[in-house]
Amino acid sequence: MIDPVLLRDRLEDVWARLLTRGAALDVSYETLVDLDRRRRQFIRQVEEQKHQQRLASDEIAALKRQGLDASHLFDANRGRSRHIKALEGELDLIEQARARQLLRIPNLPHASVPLGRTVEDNREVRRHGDPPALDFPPKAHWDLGPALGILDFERAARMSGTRFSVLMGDGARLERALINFMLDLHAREHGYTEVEPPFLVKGATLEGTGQLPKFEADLFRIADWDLFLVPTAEVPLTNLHRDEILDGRTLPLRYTAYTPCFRSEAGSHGADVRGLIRQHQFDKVELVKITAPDQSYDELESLTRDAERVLELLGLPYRTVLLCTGDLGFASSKTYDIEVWLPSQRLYREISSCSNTEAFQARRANIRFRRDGTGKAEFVHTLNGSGLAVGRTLVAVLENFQQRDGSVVIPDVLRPFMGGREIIEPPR
RNA sequence: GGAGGGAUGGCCGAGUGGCCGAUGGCGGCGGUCUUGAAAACCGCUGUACGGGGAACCGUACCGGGGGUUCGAAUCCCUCUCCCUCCGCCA
Repeated sequence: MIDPVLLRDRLEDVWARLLTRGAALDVSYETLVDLDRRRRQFIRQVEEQKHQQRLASDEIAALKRQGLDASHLFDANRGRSRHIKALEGELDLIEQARARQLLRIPNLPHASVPLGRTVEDNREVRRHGDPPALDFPPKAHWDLGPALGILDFERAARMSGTRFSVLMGDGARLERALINFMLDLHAREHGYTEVEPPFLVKGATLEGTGQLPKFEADLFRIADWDLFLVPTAEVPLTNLHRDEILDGRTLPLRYTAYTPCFRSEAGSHGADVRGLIRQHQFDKVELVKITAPDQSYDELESLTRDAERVLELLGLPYRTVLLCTGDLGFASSKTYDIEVWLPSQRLYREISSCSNTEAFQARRANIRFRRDGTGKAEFVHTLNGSGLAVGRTLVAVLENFQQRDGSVVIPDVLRPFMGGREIIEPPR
């Protein structure tokens, strides 16, 4: 949520910056101005009436203490109570409308974010590693995997429908190896605390990170419960400190977690229908940081580097892209996407998205801190990034390390997690 | 799923209808004393919203919501969470 005070005092500036995102805002400028005006008007009325009511009550109490009759004052105050109740009813409607609007306004892009409308306007900031020089036509993972007997889409579809998959044998083990490799790297070398959070969370939790109320259609909801399957570990990790006031001396907090992620992929019909790229369920290792405002952009750089390091150690070629205003996610002020090379598609494909949401999520989830443990409580900044999307990493490993005979060389750093194995070969 | 107990300020803990935003203690801040520190003593010590240039004033907040009442931390209903016991269960 954007700072409501900023929204009121500098609405024109804020609005102009929001429009650089390109997407149509489902909130109108005039409505916001009107709601704010009426809200203040009603607050003034209610408070004035309550003040009068309190004066009358004090008078009654004073008379009673003297043993005098005060019943002649009852009627006036009873009428006042009814009036207050009516005013409060109206004020409540206004407050609700205002809250609905505020929750649907996206975050403000940071000044360093390039202006633009589409992916074409994103800015490549670095590139690492060269695409492998294969002397044969590379196969797509959806051919490689099933041929190796480690990936099965047909059986998954029979059980669960489209956009699900089964990993078997070395495939399942490779997925687990990737998860353990990433978690160990971030927890032991990059200073993140490993967390295993709930995979189901309440609606209010998703509101804290910005998935609700606007993007309910992207989520899986548990029937008859106010519970949703997590679309990313960003949600439980960021909400870990919901409604807390943290000691500033403990910041930044760094968390990493492996979770399965569940997304309905509503509105993506026809996109990436084959393979592991876009599934209803996928594994991800997530990175989340909670920082003081003045350090959050430095922490975004290092978080992005932490995610890139996974690809470097695996030996996978990638590039890092700074998203333009038009490509920015709802909650983000600034985002780097990391894209891994996929030989079969001859292009770089998103494998991580690292964002600074500044105080946008902190305000929604009410996460604050006190500098030096004292003074006034301020909102923290929250950051998140994939470190990495495991399914897509598996795809990149299969495709980049495939050989002419359809076997796949296991990257060095994964071998300890694969019982020393060096290669995955097709069954004879 | 059933029965019972609980939720009060940064923390602990009083308060069962009216000078209660809430006694007291701890912690924190300032001061006296001291070469310095501790102890002791004194004072201060929440947040949000509204009004105002400001000093300041007002309103709300005792887990959430609703109700009773002229008036609710206090009475009633309801929800959430925590604890104890029973049942079930990996």
